[in-house]
Amino acid sequence: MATLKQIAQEAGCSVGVASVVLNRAQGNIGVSAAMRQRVKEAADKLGYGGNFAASALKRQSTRTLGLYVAPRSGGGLGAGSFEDRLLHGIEQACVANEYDLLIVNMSVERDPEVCVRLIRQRRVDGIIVMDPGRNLRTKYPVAELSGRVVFLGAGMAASAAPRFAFDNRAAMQLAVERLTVLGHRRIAFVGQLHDPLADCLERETGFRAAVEQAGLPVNPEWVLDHGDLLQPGFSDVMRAPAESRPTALVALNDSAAAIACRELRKLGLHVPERISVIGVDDSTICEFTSPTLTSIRHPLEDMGRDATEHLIAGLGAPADTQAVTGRFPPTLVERESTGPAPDEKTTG
Amino acid sequence: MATLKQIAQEAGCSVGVASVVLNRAQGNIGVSAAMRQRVKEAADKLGYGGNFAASALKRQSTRTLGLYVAPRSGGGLGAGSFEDRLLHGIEQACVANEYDLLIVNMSVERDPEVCVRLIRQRRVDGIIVMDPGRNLRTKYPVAELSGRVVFLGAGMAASAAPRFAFDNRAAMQLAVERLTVLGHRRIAFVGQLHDPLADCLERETGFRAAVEQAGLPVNPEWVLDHGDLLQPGFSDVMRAPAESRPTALVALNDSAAAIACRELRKLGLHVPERISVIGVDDSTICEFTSPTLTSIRHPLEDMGRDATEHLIAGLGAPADTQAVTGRFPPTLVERESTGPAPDEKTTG
DNA sequence: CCCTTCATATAAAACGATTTATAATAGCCG
DNA sequence: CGGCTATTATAAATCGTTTTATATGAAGGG
Repeated sequence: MATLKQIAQEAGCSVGVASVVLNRAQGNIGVSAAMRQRVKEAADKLGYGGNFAASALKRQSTRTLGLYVAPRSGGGLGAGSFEDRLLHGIEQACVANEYDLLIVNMSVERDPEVCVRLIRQRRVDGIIVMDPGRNLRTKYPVAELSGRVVFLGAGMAASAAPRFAFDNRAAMQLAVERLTVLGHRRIAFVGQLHDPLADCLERETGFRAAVEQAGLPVNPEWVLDHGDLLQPGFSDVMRAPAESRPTALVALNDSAAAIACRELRKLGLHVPERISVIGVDDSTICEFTSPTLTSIRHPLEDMGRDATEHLIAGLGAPADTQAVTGRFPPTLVERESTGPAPDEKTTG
Repeated sequence: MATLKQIAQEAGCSVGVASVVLNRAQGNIGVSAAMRQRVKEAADKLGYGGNFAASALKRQSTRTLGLYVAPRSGGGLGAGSFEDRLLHGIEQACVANEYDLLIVNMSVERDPEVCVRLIRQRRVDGIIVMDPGRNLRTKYPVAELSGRVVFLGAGMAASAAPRFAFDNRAAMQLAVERLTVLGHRRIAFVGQLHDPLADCLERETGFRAAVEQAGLPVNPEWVLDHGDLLQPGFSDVMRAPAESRPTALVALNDSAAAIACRELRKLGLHVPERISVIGVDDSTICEFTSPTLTSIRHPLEDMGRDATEHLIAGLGAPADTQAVTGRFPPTLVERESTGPAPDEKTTG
């Protein structure tokens, strides 16, 4: 492995100038053009790449970001390529800013304490935490990570740290609005009623608000738990006479929506002729269900990118980056699972 | 940030002993118990974590592995959570061996040359390359990475570097055997006929071999391209009279299988009553199609773990790690899309 | 012609941990 | 009690880069 010393020897100069020529892009003041040329040639010839550890030691920064994805709780929510798009945004920002990305945790469960250790060791300059959980304030030693952490897709305010979250309210509004435009008046919801994550709760609240805003009633019996999809609770609701049965269903995520579709089919209720279904996340499975699934898409790439750039920008010195919540408008991706409300007179 | 110097001062000793006490797990010879105690207390008190860069500089190793996932070509193959399980195995091995994992490339397209740069800089000790492509030998500067790289899920031999690949032949044999047990005699295949990746080609070859081994003919018209699923080519085959139509279909992956199911439904051919369908990968979508999808599962966790441990083990010195291909037996995960072959006399 | 000014290049001091060579103390035996 | 080995602690060299203080010229002005 070539070192600066070797380059310097080859180019006939001191290591100092070699360093300046090779690692200070702008304003190579103090070095003659001829010398610069010679150094560059020597570096080329010897295949010099720089020593990461030495550089990091001296400049007190590894230009590396850690990525801590909290262990998914039972895969109930957002399975599949959910995080792919967030990661894409994160990576883009990293590449653009010449930062590296270290996997602290993705699929193996490790104590959040690792984050502190990595910061203490100066292993990473900052950490991106993706955790849909609720007790973020207590789960992560936010104080010790101050100014070096950002929460992404976090459901609940982890004060004293910036957080980039989904706009669940807007998502639900989008879904309900579209359904009302299609003529639906009786809309059901599949959520997570028992011990819900923050996002789940927000989606339920958002759903209720959106339905009421549309001037429609919220039938309490039509707000179901996703665990009930395979239970009599769900089929009872759906086997009611046409005029007292929901004509549309909004699910908190695509898995629930897909399972709902499958169960509805078993009950003989064709989607979307008899009932429309909308999911959330616009995940991979939307394209593979039959019918394909209409879904709400959050701008995950943007969120990932913005969160990362926010983190990097705040690394300099101002450790006061406090709870700046970005808002990112979701969009509706319409596929085959939604259609006009059935005509009340025709269908029984 | 606490340094060894501060610890030493606090404990009343030199940095040397502090280093030995804190960073040499086994055989702390040469340090008295009392001193060890004092150093540990000091470290605890000051929250010492060690300085990664300094340590890496001195010991000439970052204990970090790079992960280069080649840009997926159009998402045709193994979209979704395909890599999740591989990653899980990789992470396990990393944690177990106290290595960190650096994302070199996952969703942003970067030149494979980065790998060399990272090795040159001693940024990482080794690299795991996941690339289903074909020209691995030329695409990656294997020589420069010698002894520091492992190919995972690679389709074609990248000689001079170890490679851990799918056992596609066994996968196809498993699928075909199960179908023959179920009484199927006319089996179709959906592959990638035009410019196939190595795995795709191997699966096709494996399919043909398995069918012939079962003593059945391979109807050339029943070996289809996945692009044809939405074309007349597919529906023509499937609209043939029952006695001259396939009763089973093996697809090179789950996406193709799921799309096939959807199209078959549109043609009025119920799965699995009229035709059985088997995919490969056992990906997330299998659970969300209707009917749920029978699939071949490769032991991705094992492959990821083994590949990573192989890489780590080879890092020491013996740079001669040459083309050791691991073999990992796939398994059949049976769901609703497969069933007994239809009775020829009853069904028209 | 000397003294300042500017442009270049050098030497040396960090950065913080690890390891090796060295010193100091203690224990042991003859 | 002197010389020997163990045992324990210290000091210093090293890893390779970055940066700062310093030296060396050449150019220019009075």
